Amino acid sequence: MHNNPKKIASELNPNVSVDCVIFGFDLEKLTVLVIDRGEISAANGPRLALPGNLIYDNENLDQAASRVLEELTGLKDIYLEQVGAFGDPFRIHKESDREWLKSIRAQPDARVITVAYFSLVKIENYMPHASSFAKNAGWAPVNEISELAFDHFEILQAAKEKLKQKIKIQPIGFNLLPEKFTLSQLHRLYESILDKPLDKRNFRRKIQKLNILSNLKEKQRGVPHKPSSLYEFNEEKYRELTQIGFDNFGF
Amino acid sequence: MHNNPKKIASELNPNVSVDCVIFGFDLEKLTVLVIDRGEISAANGPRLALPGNLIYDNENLDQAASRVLEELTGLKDIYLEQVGAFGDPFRIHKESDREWLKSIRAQPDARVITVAYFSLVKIENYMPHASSFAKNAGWAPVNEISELAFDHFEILQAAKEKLKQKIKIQPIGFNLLPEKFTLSQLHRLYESILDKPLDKRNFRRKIQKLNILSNLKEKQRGVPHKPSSLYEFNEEKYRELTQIGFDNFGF
DNA sequence: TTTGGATAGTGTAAAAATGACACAAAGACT
DNA sequence: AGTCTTTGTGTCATTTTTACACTATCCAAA
Repeated sequence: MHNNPKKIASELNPNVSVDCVIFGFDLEKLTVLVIDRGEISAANGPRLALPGNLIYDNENLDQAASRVLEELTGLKDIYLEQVGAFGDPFRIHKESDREWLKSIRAQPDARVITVAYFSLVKIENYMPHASSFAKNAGWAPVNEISELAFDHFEILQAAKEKLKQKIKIQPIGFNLLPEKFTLSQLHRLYESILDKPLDKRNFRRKIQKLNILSNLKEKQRGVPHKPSSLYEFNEEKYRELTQIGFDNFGF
Repeated sequence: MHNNPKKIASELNPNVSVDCVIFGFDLEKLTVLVIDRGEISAANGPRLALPGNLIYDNENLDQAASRVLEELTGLKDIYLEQVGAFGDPFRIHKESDREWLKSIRAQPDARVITVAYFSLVKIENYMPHASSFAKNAGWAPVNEISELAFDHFEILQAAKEKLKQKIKIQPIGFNLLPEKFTLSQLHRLYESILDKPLDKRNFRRKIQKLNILSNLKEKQRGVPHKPSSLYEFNEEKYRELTQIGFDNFGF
């Protein structure tokens, strides 16, 4: 099967998998897409796991991650960044895990190296119930997850940390918000990611100084309070900034 | 060989390798340990490569990196950090590369995922000429390297970037200096890593404020100019800092 | 022993960034 | 008309950053 030195292009590599930490933001808190593996392992390990799969020998790692993401959500051209590689020897050994792994076609006893990615999606663009593929996938608040199958909890922690660091350096948070958003929503997003309160006025001042937001001449509608102005991320201005070598958003 | 699902503990995994970017500092500039692959590929690709090897199925990734480092330099307990995973499909295909890979026992046509690490060593602790193992390894100034075999140049760039980010957050530079060092040496080290000049007085002020250096009551000897005080990294004070949650050295 | 060469070591003032803090304005709903 | 909820705004004190130049110390060579 996979032993032949001349591998067929479309063959799965039994030793390397990709797992995706897909972050969303429900305008209140940070969420992550998790998959319910069902009853199989109820007694034997957490049901919830991160989406992932073995890689094909004809794709690179980034492509594999994009594929996993697209297969699950149908979304393309999504912000995606590698977190790192994980893998203890023979970390898969429970009967339940074996069953699960068989279902994704890995050798049950193989040693698997996992390359983890995190991605940022606009939660509105993927509502699991609507998806035909994975009825068993769903958004879970990041802070309410206390365990995951395999080493996925560890991976989640690493992804959170990476996101935390990254957002201090690049304004990637916009990938988690609707096209039009309010400053308060952005504020809550940063607080969720950094996991600490940020002073409202200081936050707004700092963001505005970056000058990468366009204030749409439009207001929220239908909210039972003073409506907020809507903003848009201005990619053009952002590119100007990064070309100067700007790399610190300092939160 | 490697096809058997029940792998023998000590078997090499033909699909996953570890490469190490081993940084040193010659008190003038940042250096990297590179290996000269010899004449084999002189016409066909860069001779120089990063040290690396396939991993064994009974070790985890960090252990594999430590092993590679120790096999090459004899050094243990070295600062080591993962950079990430690399690997395009079938990236190895030149005859020369095949020869080289055979010499490290990989299947010539196999797809190899590389997990890259960077490590920081005190250059004094490894002088290649003295080593019995790799006569063909040597320190090369990072900035003078313009190509490397395989995707190693890309890996080197990523490692440099990671180091740059990391040193802004943790004072890991001490791993590259002798036990006793001068502030000027530390200054040059930071300039080398960040690849930009830093004002002398501002640098010294900033470092001193961190309060993680012990000023030894001892001076340089034998220098043809005013001798500098020697300092030592104070781990105890450093631990106090990190426990408070300090994570920004802000250069 | 004097002198020149080289690097060590030090302070200040202006500008910018940060952190702490409170109240009026706008719309929805009753 | 009144209440509820969230928006949106400014100032001041403190800290941090940046830019900048001269004297002190040791070695070596004259």
